[in-house]
This record gives sequence, structure tokens and C-alpha cells, in this order.
Amino acid sequence: MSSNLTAKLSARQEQLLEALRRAEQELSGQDLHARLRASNTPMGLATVYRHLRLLQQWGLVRCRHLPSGEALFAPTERDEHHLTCVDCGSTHRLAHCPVHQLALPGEELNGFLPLFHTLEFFGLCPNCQRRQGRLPAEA
Amino acid sequence: MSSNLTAKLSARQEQLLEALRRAEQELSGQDLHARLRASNTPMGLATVYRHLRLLQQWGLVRCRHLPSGEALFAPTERDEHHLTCVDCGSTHRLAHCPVHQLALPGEELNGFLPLFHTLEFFGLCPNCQRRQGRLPAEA
DNA sequence: GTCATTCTGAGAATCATTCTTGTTTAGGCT
DNA sequence: AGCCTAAACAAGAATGATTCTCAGAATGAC
Ligand SMILES: [Mn+2]
Ligand SMILES: [Mn+2]
Ligand SMILES: [Zn+2]
Ligand SMILES: [Zn+2]
Repeated sequence: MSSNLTAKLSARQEQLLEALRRAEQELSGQDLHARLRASNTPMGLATVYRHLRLLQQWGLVRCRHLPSGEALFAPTERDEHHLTCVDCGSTHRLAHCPVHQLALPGEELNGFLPLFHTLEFFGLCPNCQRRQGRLPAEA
Repeated sequence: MSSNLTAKLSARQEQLLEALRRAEQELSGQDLHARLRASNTPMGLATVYRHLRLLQQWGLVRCRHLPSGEALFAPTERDEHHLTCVDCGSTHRLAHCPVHQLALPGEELNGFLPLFHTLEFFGLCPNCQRRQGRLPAEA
């Protein structure tokens, strides 16, 4: 029950985390499953999701959701953020994390131990600004 | 944030945005649908999601996804962020936005027009820290 | 009025994720 | 080695939020 306190990850968990690290970018659960199947460490889809959830709970994996609804997973140590166009969905990776060593006030934390964060900016890419020319707004 | 544009929202879109603003906290698409049905401005589920997507594209509505997969919607002008426990899922609202007037460098933006952002912190709440004691480390 | 265009919503379809369940594996003990 | 139990595994079924379909309802120019 509390084996999650052990110092070492299981073999499957290592394989999964390694595949994520080897990937050049974030992967969906399905992508990850397909890659593992194609590699020499195949595993079932349920196993992928089960360990993905556990690794998230250990703070070793993070996920972000695209506007389309896809969930993309990445190792926590990869501290990347994006600009995403709300219209066409295109995304650009930021070169640096804008809150890299932002310290939250102690009274905000209130005993909470931060492990990682997600930060995403949304707006309009140059193309869509040009194409739209205008935006509807409230009365 | 901003915008003061000239185009007008449709009646349905106004009703939807009003319901979101009236809500004391973020609502899922299903929640919103249920509330509208119970109110004097009922509308179909497809219409709720259709306009929710459009309002996101106008930059008037934002959404965040919980680890559970639910998408929660809120008006963009509500600039709130949370601490979420990766273990038990409990969330705590931050009193202030830590990046409220953070300016992204122009060369990062590269013509992109920011409309809003999402920022969420993940970690361990005091209860779960106490219950776990420590975290597994990599091999 | 007529016709064209846009909007709506009930229900069906989608599909990523989770659950179920029978099977296999990993140890611990003798 | 043999036996036993608990945990891990994976195939397929189930779930459920979101999206799609499409026939009817509104709108709005003429
Ligand atoms: Mn960061
Ligand atoms: Mn903010
Ligand atoms: Zn765009
Ligand atoms: Zn907790």
C-alpha cells in the first residue's frame, strides 16, 4: 500500500520515464504507448496510464492540456512553457521560464510543498491577428 | 485584460458569460449546462460547448483542466490560480496572481498578442506530506 | 410574403482514459 | 525445488466529457 515510499521506481516506471525523457517533446498517453510498443519495452495501455498517474503523484511527471483536450506529458524537470493561439491552436515554446525561481509568500503556501508548476499563455498569433482584423467583444 | 471592441455577443453568448460570472467558482461544461437549464435561459448542451469554445477563442473565457480530467471554465477577467495536491487532489486558491503584471520580453512574444494565462502550482499538501513522509527518488 | 443563411439542440458518435478480470510474475517460506 | 499469496500486468469492455450530425426554427434581406 505504501510502497510508493520506496526509494526506487519499478522497472516499468523507469522504462516509462526514460521514454518520456528520450522524447524530444511532450507526448500524449497514446503516443507514449505506441512508442513503447514499438520499442523493446512494450506495455499495455492501462499500464501506461496507471504509471503515468503514479509518476504524476510522485511529482516526477507533469501534464498540460491543449485547447483541443489532448493531455501531453513531460518529465517535471523539463521546465517549459508555451504561447498558444486561441484561434488556430499553434504553439510556440518560450525560451525561458518566466517564474523560474518565483517564491510564493509563506502565508500563501501555508505548509504546502510545491513540486512543479504549469504556466501557459494564450492569445492570438500574428497570422490570426492579421486574418481576423477584429474581435467581437461585449456590448 | 482588456478589450473594448465594437462587435457584440449574441444573446446566447451573453447568457452563458453572465452565468459564468454569476457563479462563485469555476464551472464545468456540464455544470454550466445544468445551471442554465434550471434558470430562465435554458440551452442545449451542444450550444453550451459551442459558445464556450467561441468565447475562449475571443479571449473572454479561460479553462483549466483538473488532474481528474474535468475542464473548468471561468471568465478571463477572473485572474485566479491554485495550489493543487498531486496526491489527494485538494486545491487552495491563491490570494493574488503571482505574475499579474509580468511582461514577457518582446523577442519572446514575436508578434503574439497575449490575452490571458493559466498558472497552477502542484505539490503536496501538509496532510499528504505528513502521511507520506518522503518521496521516491530515481535510481 | 419568399428565399437564403445562420442558429439550435436531441441524440448519436468519438475517443482518451479508466475499470474489470483472468493471467502471469515475484517473493517468502519450507 | 515446490507451494502460497500478493502484486503487477494487459486485453477488452465500460465510462463519460466533448464533439458531431442534421432536420427544424429563427433571422433577415429583398
Ligand atoms: Mn516554469
Ligand atoms: Mn494570473
Ligand atoms: Zn493563430
Ligand atoms: Zn494532499
